[in-house]
Formats: sequence, structure tokens, C-alpha cells
Amino acid sequence: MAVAPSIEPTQLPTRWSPQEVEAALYQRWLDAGYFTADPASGRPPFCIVIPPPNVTSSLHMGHALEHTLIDALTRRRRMLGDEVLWLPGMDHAGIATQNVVERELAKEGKSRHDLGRERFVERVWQWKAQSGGKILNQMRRLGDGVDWSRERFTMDAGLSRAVQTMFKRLFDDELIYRAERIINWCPRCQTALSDIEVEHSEDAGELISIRYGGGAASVVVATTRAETMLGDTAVAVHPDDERYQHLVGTEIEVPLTGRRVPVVADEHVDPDFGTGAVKVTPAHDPNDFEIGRRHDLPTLTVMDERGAITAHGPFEGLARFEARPAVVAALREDGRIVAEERPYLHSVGHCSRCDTVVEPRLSLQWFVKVEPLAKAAGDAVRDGRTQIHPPELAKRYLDWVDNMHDWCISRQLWWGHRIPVWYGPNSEVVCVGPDEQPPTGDGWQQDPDVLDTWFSSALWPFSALGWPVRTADVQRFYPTHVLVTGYDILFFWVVRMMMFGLYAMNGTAPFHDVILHGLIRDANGKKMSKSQGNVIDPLEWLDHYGADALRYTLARGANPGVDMALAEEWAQGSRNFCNKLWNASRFALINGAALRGAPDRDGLTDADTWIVDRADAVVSDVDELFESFQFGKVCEALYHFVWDEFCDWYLELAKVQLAEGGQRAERTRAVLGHVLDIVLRLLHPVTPFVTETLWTALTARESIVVADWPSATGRVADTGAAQRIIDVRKLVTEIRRFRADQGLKPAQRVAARLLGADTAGLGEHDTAVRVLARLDAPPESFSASTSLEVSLGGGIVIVELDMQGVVDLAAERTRLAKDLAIAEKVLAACDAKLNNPVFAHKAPADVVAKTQARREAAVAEIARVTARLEARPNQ
RNA sequence: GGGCGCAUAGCUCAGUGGUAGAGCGCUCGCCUUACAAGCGAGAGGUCGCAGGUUCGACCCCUGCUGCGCCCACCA
Repeated sequence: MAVAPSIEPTQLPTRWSPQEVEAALYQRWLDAGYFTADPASGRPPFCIVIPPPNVTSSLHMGHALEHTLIDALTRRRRMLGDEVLWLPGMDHAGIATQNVVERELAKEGKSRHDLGRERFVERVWQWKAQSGGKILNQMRRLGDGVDWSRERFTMDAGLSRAVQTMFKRLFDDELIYRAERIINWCPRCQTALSDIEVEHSEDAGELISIRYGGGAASVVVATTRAETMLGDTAVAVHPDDERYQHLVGTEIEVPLTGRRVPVVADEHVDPDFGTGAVKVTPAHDPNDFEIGRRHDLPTLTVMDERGAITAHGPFEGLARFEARPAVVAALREDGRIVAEERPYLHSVGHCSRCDTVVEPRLSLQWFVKVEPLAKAAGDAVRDGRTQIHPPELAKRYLDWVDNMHDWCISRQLWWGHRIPVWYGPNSEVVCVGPDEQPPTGDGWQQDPDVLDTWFSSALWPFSALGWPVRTADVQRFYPTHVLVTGYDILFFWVVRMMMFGLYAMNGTAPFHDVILHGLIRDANGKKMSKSQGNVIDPLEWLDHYGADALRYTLARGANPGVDMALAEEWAQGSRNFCNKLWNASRFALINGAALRGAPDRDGLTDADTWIVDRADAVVSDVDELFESFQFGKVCEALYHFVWDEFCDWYLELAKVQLAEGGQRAERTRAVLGHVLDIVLRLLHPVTPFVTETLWTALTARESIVVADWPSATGRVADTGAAQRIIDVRKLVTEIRRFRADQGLKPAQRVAARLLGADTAGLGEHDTAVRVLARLDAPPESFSASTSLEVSLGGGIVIVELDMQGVVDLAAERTRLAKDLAIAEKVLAACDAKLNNPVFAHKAPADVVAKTQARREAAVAEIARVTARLEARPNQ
């Protein structure tokens, strides 16, 4: 059982010091077991699985954002009474992690081959232990309310079993196949890559036009990859291209290799591009591969897995980028062959992990046949079973699933789930399920490759819950409710979870809502990157400003799908807000506020009624905003209420009420406690630490983590009280403005008489207005030296002031002139509308009425200001 | 090549068919007994450009310009 620390209000420091208490509070929550889910409880379930961070790195700001949003959602649901499970874990991140560890090895002058597969994998596990620990610590610092008893890793035994089960099932359903295809090959990582692991960029290259054949039977083809001509086995032209009709079906000689290759007619060729003729290299280009299949062309592999040339004497052994100029140089030796060389900007694929130029390569790989799976994934979004926020991104999702290529899932790596397929001595292929023994005997060998890391990630929403075992967790918490992740992995991850979830879980999509947050950028809107040196480490802000300030900053900027620029000032502002909350609470506690339930309406002042009603409204606003995942607006609404309304006005009015003592003060304390209680609970999902500290002090209860989420009192708002408070605020502001214009110091008291306050309904607010505006009661011999008229909702109040001859006429004239100009502008605008005959017909009645009212107010204002100005000679 | 998004105050961003908003920054004045990480009062915007619809457009439509992102097998 957690015990709230007892704090003596008067001992509270004037600043919130997060560093001193956060760790202890977090430990207290863990000890109390608040974050441990119980599948057997009767509560409605609410589950979010963490997007498992890669074990390779520590958490960056994007993670901090993601975790803040997830934590806010889960904390709120917990307070609403749900059985909440936020399941933590990490991803083995196959190629990324292997690369990191290989780089470590390189520092020791070793390669993975020096260690051998087994020892290398051991080494990666060591890395995982070290790096993973850092991540877990960061999550604690952030205050993540995760269920640590359920922590998973994509390579742990259970998840490996899930992977094997899934593979086997897809294999048996013929949704996984092995084929020789042109795939994206990274010559540095020496593995196949899926389409989305390739990043395209516009690179400068050369387009070289080469004459094939000779004399009348020659044709010019163009290429940016001259070295591939060593593997050419045809030239292709469009079937309808009359220029080349006579050549189709003939053979033509390829320069350098001297190979005689057929000229084929193929629809793929664009007759308008270049010369309309294409060299065909089936082994090294995906299009050419297809052409080759259609025309039964041989595939001639001329490059090895490192990208070095394997054939043709003089070029053998050259790396591809050395071979390219070498081939061109050799072609130039015969002056008739190279028809043209020109610079050329074109799109080139790079390995997303190491930036090496990807080489299309013919090889035998495993693929997932995505069509039926992608169809289901599209349908789930189309029919609304899963909703994507923001909806604009749903279109992008659909475009993608509708045009998806088969997914290459085998990787020539060592770190990952080994493909559960065994090959026999007589070309047998056996897929081995998790409960089956692999075949033994001479010549049987397991496939050496591992699976794409996204294969296991795609299973995460159910494998992490225990699938394929029918665990209580799977039954209770699948489908999960919300997925919170960045839009940058919509295709990598979200689509694949949808495909696999729908397939493995009998058509049940893995989540109801997908929230795609934006990317974190630096203050100038630039992407954070290590090479730019503009990365902000969340730990730095945690140390300087505390977890709540960091979380609040991130949540406040979190508009769905929109990137966020982060600057240090934001964190400072959030820290200041936490401190404001701290001091407001401190004030309330010092003055004896305590939680006594919702205050009885009887005997409340206008100020009390107003703030209680406002708190009610904020509760429903925040609920609505949370339900629609508008975190930024949740924060904004609470910020405005706490700072601009509760602190700036209610607390100041409360001071007056407390000074009255007795029953009035007692009720004020109740209202303070009530409103503060609501505010703290509403803020808790975003700023858990400061709210916990203050709430336990206010209520003497166990923990706000398990407090009830606020609900509105359900009573009808008192608009009269609200209007009177608005009037008080306006009156006070106008008087302060006047004082400022007149150059009065804040401390300087001025005697004043308020005329018309009673009829304006502000009779009982006389003291408050005087305190807030620093006005003294008029002495018996009061004589006003100047006056100020303020037009309020309840009527006009005239403030007569004894300025003792210090009236600054010039300042007043300036202000009046400004007021006059504004009023005249408003009048003109209103007249323009009202004089338009169509306006009265077409505009809604309330708009017309409002416009008329505005006009009248402007006219009255002009009259008053003009009178003022006339009464103040320019002397 | 296809698709999408964004252009609003100095900066980062909200916003609604009917008088332009916030935070930070800036100016002036204040240590006013919760808070100087604070208080009070201000300045600052022809809501990218050009048309159109409408009584009325920052908001809806069209085009343009600029920026960004995603997808793509342009040799």
C-alpha cells in the first residue's frame, strides 16, 4: 500500500522541484502495483502495446512524445475505471542492430566472420542487455505507467515461437513462397532489402548512349549503368515502333562482349524516351528481368554480392563504380560506339541503413504474397473497423495497401529469427512448425537466412500478449484499443500489423484507433539528426525541467499528423506552468483548502459559482478533446483555465473572500479545494508527478493514479454570475488600463467613487473591484478630478477618481483618440452591412441583431468619447 | 511521373462563413503578503498571390507561386 507523504503547507517551497521527488514517486507507483493489469478483473479492458523501440539506441524526443501520449491515454482510462494494460517491450531491429554491433567489432579490427555466427549472435545479445537497460531507465524517468511484469522482446522465446507459428501458417496457406527474383541488394550489408528499406534520392550520374550492332543493323541504346552491358542478353523496342520493325527478330552484337543478342518487341519500352531502344540486362534490372521472362531470355549475372564484376577478363574483380568508367573508356576506343555522354540527374536507391547504393540483384529469396493480406488490411480501414487519425493519412495508407508488391522477407543476416525451413538432399523443402522436429540426416540443412525484422514486429499486438497460446491476456486485451506511433512508420509497421493481425486473429484488426503523431524537429523546423548536431536529448530536459515539463511540452504541441518544432523556451514555459500550478496549490493549502466534495451552491458568491461552473465546462471540454486525441488542445484548455481564470482571477477574488473570514472564508476554502481537485485530476495524465504530489497533499488520499476521473457536476451553469464576473474583470481591467495610461505606479492608491455599480449588478463586488484596481474609498471631502466610463454587460459604471491634479491630459487624449478611432471603424463596418438591403434578408436573425447591437454600442461609445475629449481641452 | 499536405503576429502554431487567437519574444511599469520560473498594462497581422461563389470569405471553389512530405521498375 502506498503512503502519501504528508506535507505541511507552510513548509512548501515556492518552487516545484521535480528532481527531488520523481524517482521516489515512480517507485511508489510500482510498489503499489498500479500499472499491473489483471485480466481477471471485471473492468472493461483498455490496452495499448508500446511501439517497441529498437534495442540499438536510447530513446529520442520522438519516443518521449510517443510515450507521453500513450501514458496520458492510459492514465486517463485507468482513472475512468478501465483495466489498463500498457505493455512494454523492445525490438531486436535485425539489420540495424547487426550493423551497430558490426561497427563495434570493426573498432576491434574484426568482422562478424571472424567470430562466426554463434559467437556473433552472442555478442549481439550482450549489446542488447546493455543498450536495452538504458531504454528501460529512460522510460522510468518519463513516468511511463507500463506493466513491467509483461515486458517482452521480439526475440524472446515466446515471440520466436509466434514468428515460427506465423511463418508455418502462411507457408501452409501458400502465402509464403520462395522464388528467384530481382531484389534490392545492399552490397555493403550483403543482404536483400524490402522495397521500403530502400530510400531514393536524386543523384547526379551520366547517361551514355551506346551503339549496338553495326551498319544498317545498328541501334543506339542509353544507360546510366554502363557496366551492366556486360550482362546484356537482348535489345528491346516497342512493338509499334516503326523505326525498328526491320530489326525485331534479328540478332545484334553487343560491344565489348561480342555477344549476339536478339532484338525483341516489348510493351514496356517507351518509344518516346531516348532512341526508343533499350538494352536488356535480366540479371541486374527488375524491368529487364520481366522482359527477359516474357521473351525467354537468358539471365547473365556479371556482379557478385559485393558489387564486383565477375566476368569479362579486363573488368573482372573491379568494383561496380570502377567498372563503370572502365567500360566507358573501353567503348570509346572505337570512336563509333559511344554516341553521346551527358550528365544526368536520376533517382537512385540507397540502403536505408547504411546509405550504400542498392544494386538490383537476381537471387533466391522468400516472399510473402501480400495481395489477399493487403486487401483485408485495406478493407478494415475502408469500413471503419480501424480508424486512422488524422484521416488524411488514411488515404495514403489505402493507396499503399492497394499497390503493394510482394514482401521480400528473407535477409542474409545473422541477427534475427532464423527461417524455419529445411532443405533436403534431394531438393526437399520442409517448413517446420514450433512443435515439430526438424528433419535429420545427411544433407538436411536449415535455411541460413533470417526474417525481416518487421515480420516479428507485425505480430506484436498479439504475440506480445502471448499468442499463439490462448492466454488470458490475448482473450482479454486483443484487439488493442489504440496504437500511437509516428506517421513515418505507417508503411513499415502499421500496414503489416494490420495484415498479420487480421490474418492470424480471424479477421479482427489489431486496434480500433491508430494515432499517427508528427515528427519532432528543432526550433527551425529542421529534422533532428546527429550529423546536424541539433538533436535534443530528452534526458537533458528531464534533468533541467523535470518529466512533467517535458511531457507537457510534447503533449501541448501534439497535433495529429503534424510535425512539431521544439525549442528550449517551450520547456521553460512548461516548467513555469508546473510551477504556477504548484504555487496556486500552495496558496490554497496555506489558506486551509481541503477536499470536501463538490460545494453546495447555497451561499456561494458569484466568483465561487463562476469558477465552479467553469471547472464543469472544462471537464467536458477535456473529455471531448481526449476522446478525439487532440492532446495539444487538452493542454491548451487546461493551461488557459488554470492560469488565466483560476489563478489570475479566482485566486485574487478568493483573497478578498478569505479576508472576510467566517462562513464566507470557509466556503471559499471548499471551492478552492474542489476546483483544484478537478484541475489536478484533469492534468494528471499529462503531468503525473506534480499532480500526484499536490493532490495527495490536498486530499490526504493514497494516490491520484487511482483516483476517479472527474465528471461534471451536471448542474446548470449560472450565466448571471458568469456575466457579473466578466463585468468585474472588464471593469478592473479598464481601471488598470487607465491607471497605466496615467502613469500611476501600481502601489499608488487613488480615491474613487463607483457610480452605477449597483444598477450594473456589481454591488456586492465593490470591495473586490477596489482591491484589484487599487482604489481607496472616497473620503468625505471627495472631489473627483477626472472620471472614467466603462460599458459593461449589466450597465454603465462611471468611475470617478481623485487624481489630485496629476491627470495626464495628453495620455488621456491619446487613449481617447484611439478608442474613438476603433469605435468609428466598428460603426462603419456595421453600417456597411446594415445598409446592404440583401443582408437583412439573407443573414440569420441573430447575426442581424448582433450587428445592430454592435452599431448602437459603437454610436454610444463615440458619443461618450467625444464628450470626454471636448471636456479635456488640449492644454 | 503520381499523390498528399502546408502557406495566419518577429518565431512556433491554433482557428471559425458573420468584429483575427495562443505560447514564446518585444515595449512600459512593478519584489502588490501563492508564484520575479512572477504581476499589471501595451505594441504588433491587407490571414501567400489572382480570380470566383456569397448579402458577407482568413474560412468554400478554381488557377498560380513558394515550401514540405509520401509513393514510383523514367532505361
